[in-house]
Amino acid sequence: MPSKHPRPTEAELAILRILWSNGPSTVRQVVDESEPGTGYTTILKLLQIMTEKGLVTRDDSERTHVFSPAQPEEATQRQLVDDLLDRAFGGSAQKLVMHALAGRKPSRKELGELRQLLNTLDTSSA
Amino acid sequence: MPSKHPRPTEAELAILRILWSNGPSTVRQVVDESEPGTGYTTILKLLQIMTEKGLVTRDDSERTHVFSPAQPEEATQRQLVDDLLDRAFGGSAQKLVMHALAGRKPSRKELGELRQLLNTLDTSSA
DNA sequence: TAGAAACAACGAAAAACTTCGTAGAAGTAC
DNA sequence: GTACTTCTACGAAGTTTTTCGTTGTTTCTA
Repeated sequence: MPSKHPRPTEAELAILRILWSNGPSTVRQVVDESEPGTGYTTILKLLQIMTEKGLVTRDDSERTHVFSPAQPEEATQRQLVDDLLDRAFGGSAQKLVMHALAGRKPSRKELGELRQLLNTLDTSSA
Repeated sequence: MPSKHPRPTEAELAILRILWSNGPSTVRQVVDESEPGTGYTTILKLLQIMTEKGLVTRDDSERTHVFSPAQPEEATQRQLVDDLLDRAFGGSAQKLVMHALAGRKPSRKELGELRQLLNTLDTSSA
């Protein structure tokens, strides 16, 4: 049982997204939220692997097991952003941010929150 | 010869980074910039595959071929950010940006540029 | 020119990731 | 209880990605 949290693969991330948004779920519930046509045993196998990797935890006190994310959504998102930052941006957060904002514009309200964040960072680095 | 530009894999991205920063390069030059211990034929094979995929172009007018990125750095970075946005953030650019900024603080100067960008976005969405 | 060095092509092994079939256990309905 | 459904476990096939050995060719050098 590895104690670290490895980066989730693509299929694993799709499952984590379901668990984050729906909360602890059974295999059946995950299947119902997944891409139509995805086999039951496919999801089950993935969840078994994710349990081994430490990406999810399993409650098997009942016959039908219930799976939960091992990490909160934010921690994994942070990990993925940091990873992309290293792999594609040479660590430049600014460049990444510029691309993200240019691609999908946030709302007025979100822009305000971002401005707030910039202010915080600015004074803290003073 | 597929005309699209598929998402580069991890190993492919590592090579693209070298090409972006060093300019058109031979296999040997890429090997020299790569993780020590990486075999010559490994890089060669990857570059051949990347040529087929359309990720790089090859100048084979000389005996020693020279490879160049098919897309500018920014286009690929944009693509990767958009992809992560969909796969991990449900399309919320704001959340991604918050994580990126919290993880690695940009410099004073970069903060200024970001503020500028926010202003542009704000007025353009008015 | 002969031998050594550098190179591209190719195939295939190795590794990582994804999908699914089968089997058996546990619960449900009659 | 027997038949039917639901579930987990497991192994293996399928796919994609990564690595590398071998081969044949061109270039260099003594």
